[in-house]
Amino acid sequence: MCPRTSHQFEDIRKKKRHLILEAALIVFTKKGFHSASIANIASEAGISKGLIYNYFKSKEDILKVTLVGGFEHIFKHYRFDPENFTIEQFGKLIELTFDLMEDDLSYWKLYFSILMQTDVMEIIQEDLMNILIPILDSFASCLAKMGFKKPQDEARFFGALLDGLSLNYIIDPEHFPKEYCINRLKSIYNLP
Amino acid sequence: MCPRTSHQFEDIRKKKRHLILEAALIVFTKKGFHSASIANIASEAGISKGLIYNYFKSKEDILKVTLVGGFEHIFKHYRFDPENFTIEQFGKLIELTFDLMEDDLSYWKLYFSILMQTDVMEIIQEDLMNILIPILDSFASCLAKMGFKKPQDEARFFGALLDGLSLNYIIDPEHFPKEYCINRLKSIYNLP
Amino acid sequence: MCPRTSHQFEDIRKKKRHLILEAALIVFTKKGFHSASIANIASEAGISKGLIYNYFKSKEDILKVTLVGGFEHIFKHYRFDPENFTIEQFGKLIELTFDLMEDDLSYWKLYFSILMQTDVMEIIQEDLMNILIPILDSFASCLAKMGFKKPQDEARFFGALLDGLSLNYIIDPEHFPKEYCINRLKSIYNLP
Amino acid sequence: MCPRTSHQFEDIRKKKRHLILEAALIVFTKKGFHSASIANIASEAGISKGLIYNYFKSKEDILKVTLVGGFEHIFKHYRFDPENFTIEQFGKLIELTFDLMEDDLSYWKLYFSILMQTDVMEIIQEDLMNILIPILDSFASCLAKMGFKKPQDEARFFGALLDGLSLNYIIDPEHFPKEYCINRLKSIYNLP
DNA sequence: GATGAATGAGAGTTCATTCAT
DNA sequence: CATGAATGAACTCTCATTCAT
Repeated sequence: MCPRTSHQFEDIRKKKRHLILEAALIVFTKKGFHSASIANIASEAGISKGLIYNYFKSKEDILKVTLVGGFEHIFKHYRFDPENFTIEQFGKLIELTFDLMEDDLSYWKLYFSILMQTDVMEIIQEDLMNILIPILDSFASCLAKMGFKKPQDEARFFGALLDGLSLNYIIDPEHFPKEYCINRLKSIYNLP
Repeated sequence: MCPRTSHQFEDIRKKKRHLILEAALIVFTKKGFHSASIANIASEAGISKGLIYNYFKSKEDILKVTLVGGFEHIFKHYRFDPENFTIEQFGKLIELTFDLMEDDLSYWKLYFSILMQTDVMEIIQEDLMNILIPILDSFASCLAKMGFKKPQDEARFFGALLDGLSLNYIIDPEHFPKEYCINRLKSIYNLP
Repeated sequence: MCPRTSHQFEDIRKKKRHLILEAALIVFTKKGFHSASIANIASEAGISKGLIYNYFKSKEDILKVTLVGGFEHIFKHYRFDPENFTIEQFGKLIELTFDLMEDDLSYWKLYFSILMQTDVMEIIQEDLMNILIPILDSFASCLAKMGFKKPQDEARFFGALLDGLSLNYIIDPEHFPKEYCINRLKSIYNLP
Repeated sequence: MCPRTSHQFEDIRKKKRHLILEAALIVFTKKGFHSASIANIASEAGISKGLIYNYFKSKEDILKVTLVGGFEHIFKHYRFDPENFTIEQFGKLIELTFDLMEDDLSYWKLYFSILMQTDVMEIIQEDLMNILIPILDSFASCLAKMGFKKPQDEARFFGALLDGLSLNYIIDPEHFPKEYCINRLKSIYNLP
């Protein structure tokens, strides 16, 4: 008889939006961006195709929100203060990377699958770079303190190593020599 | 005009099949799997759409054959003889990796773009593993000679590093500090 | 908050209905019938989509009511009294036609765009004819006074001229030689 | 057993293309551009939706071809030689207009329905103008010979009159005083 | 073996309409 | 009376696949 209050509507929207994003993550991860259809996502979320467009303006939009939101969630752990940088923090960071992957394996699968689809990369490149650049910068300034002559290059190098290890871990977590790799990486940077 | 007195049909078939695969590789690497159409491949090969189905049973079938063939082409350079192993060869291998990527950038993009799609991977995983395992093995025995205590683990570690560097290079070849990374990687393994 | 003690519901209904029609006219003339959405109309009226269906049974229904109302609005200027007919009035009428078009260009575009769609026309034809026939009649009796032997035919002829000029003016108002055509038309009928 | 000859294919394409255009004309005329769907056209032509895109690249394309082709067909009768222009030709032209309409009533209905849909006009305006401008020009130069001070404006005026008469004739051919209007128009231009 | 016209399923997207609240 | 989330059918368009020739 009465209209819903605007608070009720907000609540519905927030929950439904989250539901769709979760479904999208699952489907994108399983099928990749192009093979995943809006129908797949809708069916995974248990709603109609049409409703998705009440919450997102396009398939690309869903991808962006999924990825950028996830990136932010993941990478906020990585930003650390260059002022008070210690060797210990560096070691922690390497361990943290693998911990994160253990917690959110499917997220990471998606991110890597996206990274490797060049056309998809084009869609999110800008948003992604806005997140990554400050991290690489804070990274670089730490590496400068550690004595590296070209901290920017070293930051990219280190990032690439982490990517490679992560990727291999994700593809086959059971057989990957995680402990060995963590220690090996630490030894390269003379970490305890 | 039409029904020709038939001899050497087999030969014609083999050549046509090869022609199609070459065309498919070009188109797949240029456009990616999903955006490449059978019409594109047919036109690149200079034949009709219909004829393709005389040689392959589906678009996926073409992809599988293309991918596995490509893997073989690329990875045959990586298997080297542990008997006659030298430090120089190891250094060469690192350079070779980046050279290969430079030569066949779009190749690699294709492979990476396919690699992480769960469903596609399932299709080619077995074929892929048959190629990769001997490489990792030949690798491990080299590393054993270099004095590594756990050569199998070190082989996976090194492979992961190469993956990470490759991936980052492919994503953004222009800005990637390629020379720096090659030298840095060499220095880690004490290579000249 | 919700169920209000009810009085003068009728009054509210009438005002709301009018509000919706005004919004619909604005949106229809701006976007055309097919490109205008119920959401657009609702938003223009500052109400919810759902509420519109409390007052009209469909989008077509809104269009019909809008169109017929608009015709009445526009054509009421055209009926003039044969008793007190003067040559001046005739001249005024020609000028009035172009003035109306200038004032309500988007109105006219809408009407013309709808007019020739067979199925839509069938819906409003009767209503339209009820408005047009008396106009043609009042017209004819004026023309009879001016000495035309077949005033009914001349009325249709004159109406057709006005239609043609209007149509061409609406299609391309900037380049249409409006003043020339007004004077030319007047000269045909020997008007000052 | 043998592939069709390219002549056979050409023949099929020409016929099918024509079939689709005829169907499109019918459907566009009945429903208007926006309300007409590709499915409608396909079903009218007795073919699948998909096939239409084998012959036309979009719905807009179909519209353009339908209209421009029709315009060319119709208007080629109108171009006459300004060098050898005679009063008789002018009179013929008026009669010709009505004859053409009698022959191809449904064509004309479409053209007028299109002319009145402003958004559709935007699609074809350029193509249409390319056809109309030379006609109006050849017209204007005739009118100049007849002594009109502003032949360009007079050409547009005369064109508008023809439009208006045509439009009224098309809407209701049975009751329209065709003969009266032809003679009336001739008398305006002092034609025999 | 070879052709390309033809199909049909499905893609992303829009939107009039319904309905629980 | 009023809301907007939700549906579902329809939209334009694409394309892997089939098939008569």
